[in-house]
Amino acid sequence: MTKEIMNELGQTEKEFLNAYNTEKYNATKFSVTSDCLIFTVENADGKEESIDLDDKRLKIALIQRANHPHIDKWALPGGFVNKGRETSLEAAKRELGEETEISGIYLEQLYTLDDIERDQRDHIISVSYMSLVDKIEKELRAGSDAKKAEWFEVERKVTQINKSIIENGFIREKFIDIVLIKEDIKIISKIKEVTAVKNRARRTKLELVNRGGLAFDHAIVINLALDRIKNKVEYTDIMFNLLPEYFTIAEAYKVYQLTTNKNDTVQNFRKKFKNVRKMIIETDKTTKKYSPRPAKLYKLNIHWDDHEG
Amino acid sequence: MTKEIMNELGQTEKEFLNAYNTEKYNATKFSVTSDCLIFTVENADGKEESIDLDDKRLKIALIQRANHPHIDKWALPGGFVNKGRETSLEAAKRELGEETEISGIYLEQLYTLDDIERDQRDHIISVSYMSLVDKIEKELRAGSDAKKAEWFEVERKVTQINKSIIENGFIREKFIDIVLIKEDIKIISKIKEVTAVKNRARRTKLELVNRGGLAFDHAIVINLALDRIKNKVEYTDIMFNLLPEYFTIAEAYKVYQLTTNKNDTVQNFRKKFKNVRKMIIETDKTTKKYSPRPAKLYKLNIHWDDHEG
DNA sequence: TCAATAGTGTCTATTAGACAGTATACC
DNA sequence: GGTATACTGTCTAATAGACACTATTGA
Repeated sequence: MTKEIMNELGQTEKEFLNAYNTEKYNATKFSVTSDCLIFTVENADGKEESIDLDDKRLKIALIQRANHPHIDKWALPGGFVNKGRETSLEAAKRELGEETEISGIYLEQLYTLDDIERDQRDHIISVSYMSLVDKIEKELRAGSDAKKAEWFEVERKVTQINKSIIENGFIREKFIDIVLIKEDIKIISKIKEVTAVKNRARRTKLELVNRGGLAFDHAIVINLALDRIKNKVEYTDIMFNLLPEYFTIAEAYKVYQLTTNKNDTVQNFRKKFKNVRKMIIETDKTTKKYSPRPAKLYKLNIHWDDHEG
Repeated sequence: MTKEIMNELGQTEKEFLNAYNTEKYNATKFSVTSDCLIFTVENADGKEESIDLDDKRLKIALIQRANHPHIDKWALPGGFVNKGRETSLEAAKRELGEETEISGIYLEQLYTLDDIERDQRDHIISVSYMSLVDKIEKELRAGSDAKKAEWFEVERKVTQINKSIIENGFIREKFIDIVLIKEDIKIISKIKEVTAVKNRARRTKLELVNRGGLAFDHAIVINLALDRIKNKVEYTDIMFNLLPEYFTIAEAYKVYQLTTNKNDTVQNFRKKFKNVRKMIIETDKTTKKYSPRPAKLYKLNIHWDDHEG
């Protein structure tokens, strides 16, 4: 074991740890928050009634901040991580439990934001998690630090692309609007994606241009989440976290469209996900919700990627 | 603006920020480190001479720790992030500059590790960055906290897969060895990937089983990096960061093999990357290094994904 | 019968993968 | 000539994408 090895001060590991004073480095220590990007798909009006799939929207949960900074602005639900007592993932789960009624939903780490000026109080780090839930388990509650909690339609619009050629490369600026809508509230947060390519080096940076009604740098991480969802929908089964256990092909295709913004046909979608990838399987249930002819209800085939080992 | 909105204590934003005492929360604050996973491809013996592509290896830079904890063990180069003065990305660049001779290399955020027990000193968070460099710019230097810095061959071996069926799902355990070799030093770090699938919920967790000669939980993040490289090599141009500016098809194919572990043919590789994706373009240079017949040297076509906007 | 959506089949173009065959150098 | 690696072309199977066609119900 390493126990008997001495460091340059002649300390054993035990002596070193006893002498290690966690308070000593306080001026250099960070507060860490865990922020949740909770996505769902539901009707634009949030009600169950509509039988028109065109009413479906991709939505994200936001809370209205009850305190400074960015008081009254909308923000991702989240909170400080309790040092020594939980991980940021556990904090995210705790926050999810506080904001919503959930259990066993999809959750993955997304990105860590740590710009020096991102929070006016201090240099505070945010570890963000992305979560996908279906409508059964999505009652939102405002936590103690929030005035309200609401589902916002989320959409991304590229408003401008500038490309300038430089020696052995180019610089491309992509201006993106993150648009968030809940009834009469419309938030537009503007960000810029700068890709600089020179020789073999390619570097991409996301900058906040105008945060609009959205707190902190949350638009940046929403943009990252939309990218990641788009990618993962193509080669994993995450989209089925946005659907109920039993769903029609048309419903699944709508979620596919909302997350990828692709415009294929429902027939080809059926072939790809059912026949080729065998990602969904028929059940003996049907629904007449959308048409006179009953539509089969399908469910996720959890063994679809068994060949992966 | 929000300046005039009062919080529940009747404070304006300015009053709130003046009263915000960063010291007050010290017991709850984290030290944050930035750790670098620097990958390259070079000959097994680290020398330039060999003309046999089978001598090429994927390697990662490790330093030997000079202090507790994990003194004498090998670890990812990294260090504490200076609060208020730099981001973790800037800290990573600083560390890269300290450990190696680099400039303008590929660098992306990988993952944030924050298990409570991951560091014996305190609950310390690690934000890790993945970097790919080619051999021109890879002289390693040991930093102040390191006894040595070396390139280790890195390889991943799946040693066992257990799958047990549960109601409406299954649990799969995958035991993975992260093998690191530098001449007579051979480090084997054992981790376990547990995938639990029940109904629609799929959850994957990585656990350290036996860290071997590798410090902290660095095996976890090396495993994540190998996965991400493998994925990104398929649909981005990151692999060309592991190659010199001018390269032969055979060299590029070798890097493709080392990063993906796929066994296609060099002919099909040529067709895919040159003819179909147009990711590489011919130059007028040639080399006779590997064969009597001169091989054309190619370079990355930086405009290959122009249709993406 | 029609209307409306569900579902199947077919055609084409592209790509992946296997592999035969040709080319260009040095000996 | 032989040898070694570079490069081209061809065949097949799988997939993506467009879209015509059939099926099943209620009105």
